Amino acid sequence: MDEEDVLFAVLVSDVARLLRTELDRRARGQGLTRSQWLALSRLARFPGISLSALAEMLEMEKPPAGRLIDRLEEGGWVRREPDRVDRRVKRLYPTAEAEAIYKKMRRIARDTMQEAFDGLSSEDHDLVCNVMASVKSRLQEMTGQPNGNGGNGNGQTNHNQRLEAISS
Amino acid sequence: MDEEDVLFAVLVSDVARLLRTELDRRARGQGLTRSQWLALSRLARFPGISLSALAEMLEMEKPPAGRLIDRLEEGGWVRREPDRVDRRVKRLYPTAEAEAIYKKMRRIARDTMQEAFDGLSSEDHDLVCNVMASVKSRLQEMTGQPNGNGGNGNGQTNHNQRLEAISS
DNA sequence: TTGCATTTGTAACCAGGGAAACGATATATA
DNA sequence: TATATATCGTTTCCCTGGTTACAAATGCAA
Repeated sequence: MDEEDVLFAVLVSDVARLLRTELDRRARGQGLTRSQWLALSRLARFPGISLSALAEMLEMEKPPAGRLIDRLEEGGWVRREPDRVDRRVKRLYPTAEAEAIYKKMRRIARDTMQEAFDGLSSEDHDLVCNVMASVKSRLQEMTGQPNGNGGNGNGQTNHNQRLEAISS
Repeated sequence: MDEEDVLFAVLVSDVARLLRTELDRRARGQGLTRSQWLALSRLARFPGISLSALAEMLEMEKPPAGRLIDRLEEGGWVRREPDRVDRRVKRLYPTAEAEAIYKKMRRIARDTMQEAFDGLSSEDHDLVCNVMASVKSRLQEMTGQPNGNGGNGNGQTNHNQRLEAISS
């Protein structure tokens, strides 16, 4: 029954979409969306990061990352500062309000995930995460994207890198 | 380490995004995107379906579904026909070219998924699918969306319904 | 030093999703 | 019958992502 392979793709898309919708719904009162606090969490951990580096860390292209920063700047969460030595780069810094808000957002995300995982054993949880991570790295090879060992030179996988950024 | 809950959300989003990117990349020559052939597969299975019913089947809101149909109509894959008795509804029919193309798209999707799953045991595959399905239905409860038993009255779960539609 | 390649950030297009609002139509109810 | 409610499809506006193209700036090499 080879249609089951397609089923997985549908399930992943559905869960991702529902997750995004639910997180955005719960976070609406805070004035930040899910993508925005993800970006803010990196900025809090790496203040002064460049747009290109942030885009690579968020695993997205530079144009979407730039628009993300546009909206964060309009909201007063981020400011761009020109680099002194390299006049191409603009360094990104979170504002004072950013710190409190993104911590609140992370709490919202954690609560949401725990509700979504209600009744799931931690063994199953870990196994699913491992499978997802291996599927992800295989997809990254297929897509031709750097899958973790390209950007920093050490042996860390990319999702570990991102987890560290989230843990801040 | 409760950040692992957030990690799962990040992994799901990443896999969904990579999947979408890779499928769209492989299907680019066909002139159809992944979302479009998903819609076409439903149309082929349920010709004459209304936009509202299609949106519910695709688990999306009516405006995005309408835009999807707009693009399919522009491409000549779908035509809208006014209903005779209810002048509000417009029934959707796939054109002749639609049938061949969406079958080709499904083959592309199947191959892509098999590559992404390379080396994964079928037990792990099934377990992951079951976990994803349960997380999905829990998220649907949280979001307040109908999770399968709302639209048609029988006891079928929604993702089974969709799998059947895919298998066409 | 001059010239070319690379990097940085941005702009302009596209597709995929959601929320709110609205007119037209249909249906149920008083 | 007349009014209220519900449904269908659409429009408008938003955020998120990708691709392509580009100017500005840097760095390297001839």
